[in-house]
Amino acid sequence: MKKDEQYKRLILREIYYANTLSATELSDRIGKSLPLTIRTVNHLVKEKILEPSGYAPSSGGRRPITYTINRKALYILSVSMDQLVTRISLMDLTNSHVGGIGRHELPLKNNPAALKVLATLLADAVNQSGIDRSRILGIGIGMPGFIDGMRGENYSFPMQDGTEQQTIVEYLATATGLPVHIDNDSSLIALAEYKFGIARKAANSMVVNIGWGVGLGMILNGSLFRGNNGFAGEFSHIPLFNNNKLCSCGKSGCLETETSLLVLIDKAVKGLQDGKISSLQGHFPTGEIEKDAESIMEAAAAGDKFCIELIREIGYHIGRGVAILIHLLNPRSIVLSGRGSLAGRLWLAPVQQALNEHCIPRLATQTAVEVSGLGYEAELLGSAALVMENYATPQ
Amino acid sequence: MKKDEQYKRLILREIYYANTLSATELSDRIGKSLPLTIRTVNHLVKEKILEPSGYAPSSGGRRPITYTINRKALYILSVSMDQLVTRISLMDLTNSHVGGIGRHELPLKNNPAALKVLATLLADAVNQSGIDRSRILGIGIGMPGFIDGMRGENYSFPMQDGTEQQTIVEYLATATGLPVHIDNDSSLIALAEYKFGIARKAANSMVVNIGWGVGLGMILNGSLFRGNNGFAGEFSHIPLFNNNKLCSCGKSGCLETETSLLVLIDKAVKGLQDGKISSLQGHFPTGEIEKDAESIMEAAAAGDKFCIELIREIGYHIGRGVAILIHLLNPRSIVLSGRGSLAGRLWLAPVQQALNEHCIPRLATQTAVEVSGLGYEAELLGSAALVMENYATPQ
DNA sequence: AATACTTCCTAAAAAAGTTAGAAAGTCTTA
DNA sequence: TAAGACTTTCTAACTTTTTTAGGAAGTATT
Repeated sequence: MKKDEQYKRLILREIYYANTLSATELSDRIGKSLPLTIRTVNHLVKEKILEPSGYAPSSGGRRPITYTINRKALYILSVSMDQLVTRISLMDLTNSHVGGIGRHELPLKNNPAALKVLATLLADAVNQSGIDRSRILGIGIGMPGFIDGMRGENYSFPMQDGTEQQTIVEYLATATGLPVHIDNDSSLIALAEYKFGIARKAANSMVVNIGWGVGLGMILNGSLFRGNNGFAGEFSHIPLFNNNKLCSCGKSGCLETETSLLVLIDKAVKGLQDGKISSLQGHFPTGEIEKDAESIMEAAAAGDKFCIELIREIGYHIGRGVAILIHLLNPRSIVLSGRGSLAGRLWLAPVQQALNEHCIPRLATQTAVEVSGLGYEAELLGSAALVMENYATPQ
Repeated sequence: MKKDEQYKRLILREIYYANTLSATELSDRIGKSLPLTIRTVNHLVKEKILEPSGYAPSSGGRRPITYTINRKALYILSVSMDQLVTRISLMDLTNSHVGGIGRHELPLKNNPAALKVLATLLADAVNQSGIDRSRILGIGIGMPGFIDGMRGENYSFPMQDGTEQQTIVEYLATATGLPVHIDNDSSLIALAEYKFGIARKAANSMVVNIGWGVGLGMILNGSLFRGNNGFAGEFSHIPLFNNNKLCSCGKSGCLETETSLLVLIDKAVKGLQDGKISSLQGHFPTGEIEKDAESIMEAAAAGDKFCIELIREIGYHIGRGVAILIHLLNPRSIVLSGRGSLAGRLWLAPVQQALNEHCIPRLATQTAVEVSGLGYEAELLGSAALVMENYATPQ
């Protein structure tokens, strides 16, 4: 790639993350000299990709001109998948959904047709948007499972029948005519929290994705850590309990057997059967896990004692796992994110309690535990950021 | 610092790690252009710091000139401390001990005079070497405890009475007139294994330091990971056991309560008291823990069943901890290093056994478990590398 | 032994970075 | 309120570094 194109991309990425920046700030962040930066910014303004947005307040000298991204110029197709539902949204570079979020039922388990379906969904989304392909930077997809982002494969859910020559990424790229990038859902949530959420600027942060399982995305030394094969963050299967509960991975006692929204629903069902009193009674369970999980978390937030107690139990178990993270990685912050963050700060007390009991005090005091404000939006933001990261990274 | 000085240091560092390199290789590694690299190398040759060492075998073209470091030009003072013993060695830049390794008893626990003693030991070592201070790049010190290398403090063993204004590093620097750098012993062992040992080129590697405790140094994305406050790697205090054994940290069930050379000695003593048969009988325990630990490991290596069984037990427990590391960080390799590596490959089977039982197979197969060949030498090498890292890092 | 093909090294041209100073502002003090 | 001191942004001249093209010194193949 030509160098000036490379610099343009770096500048675009920085403004994408920061919303509005001056030339001096840009020069600092991309590590290039001011004259070169200004020249490139001027090119981008001439191409209508950037636009001046007035003057920043002076810090004691001449006021700098600031720049923002022209939101009609470029777009990213952002995709978030779980085992049942796939969400698709075309986003501009100010993180707005251009035409709403599409929601599609697409089971991944033992579904060799999944990839074909996904490809049509993506192509449709692009076509229906009416936006020219040349103005879409790429497609970013977050999905559960063991993902090798470099190769572009999902080892847990192949989504094909196994006879094909093409990887998931290759298939989708040829089907859509756009660059495609995939990564693990929890990793992308961590990326979103680091770039746009509560972990902004926390160069060492652990993002716990409380959902149908318990995922972990790690920000280490200011970048997403993926491990040697892209498999880092298998938080949910560390052996922590002597509960003899068989886990989906074949072992027993995994963290996941005691902590996930599925466990939350299970516990609620059993508790009600045992005669516990709760505002859930009458309309629970519905059988739709999305609704059921939300009901419990909303009831807890509204003060339902039974539901609060359930969250306490699970939160405490998560905290035991988090204690291990803190010992090993000494992070600046722990962020609770994903679907489960709907229950908000109800998680904090039980998690903190576990840390008090299981962490060396000197370590525990160095780490803040926080709840995401991005919530269910996080993964779509992370998918978009994934595209931008790849767009701006020299090949 | 002037730029050409900076480039010289980068080049010196690369040759220090690789022993001998050609101009092209150097250019690649320091990320500078070939003309600039060659010019700087020529300067270094003129200053007698580098010297040409013949031609490298051609890979299909003109044979490149290779360069090595003149071993009489520059030196590093390398220090390795544990709670009882401090070792000091002046090393040249080919990792040879210039005048042997000095061994000094220096207890760190509740010893506010320790720093003063250390300062004289260091000054003596420099003076007795007869080498001019200007030719010593600096002093690197590995020590146990919570170390903040940036600030230059040891929070576990202050080594002063607490009324001083100067940090450990500041005190030693003024006392010796040389740049001083400190870091955690396990971190430095990891650095040594990564730069000179079996983990060479393994950009994601976990180095377990089996000694009087169980330390962990982590190489992540090709560099030593220290966490947000320099406290990362507190492997020994993750809660893994329901054994009700009180740990020095105040909690119970820590990994350290079941795995360390101290535990090994304890178990041997108890086993012999219970009438177990072993070649240790008669000359064990001596009360000197260094000797006792060595006796057990040597007996095991010589085939003593009782000692092998002890190592199996402890190795299995270490393996349970390592399983957690693998789940979280998906490393390329696990290296068993430190004092305990004297028992060599006897560790491998029990550790691997624990991994088979506690790891998801897909993850376990991605990680190799290996024993260090550096052994007790590792920490001194790491201390030297610490100096070189700081020497070549732009301020 | 001659030709094709690599790779290392060097010299000239192009690109990027540095530096000094002008422009445009803020803040303090008389 | 006005003048002067001080900051910071931005620009133009100069310096450093990188890139490119080509010559030198090898290896492998025919």
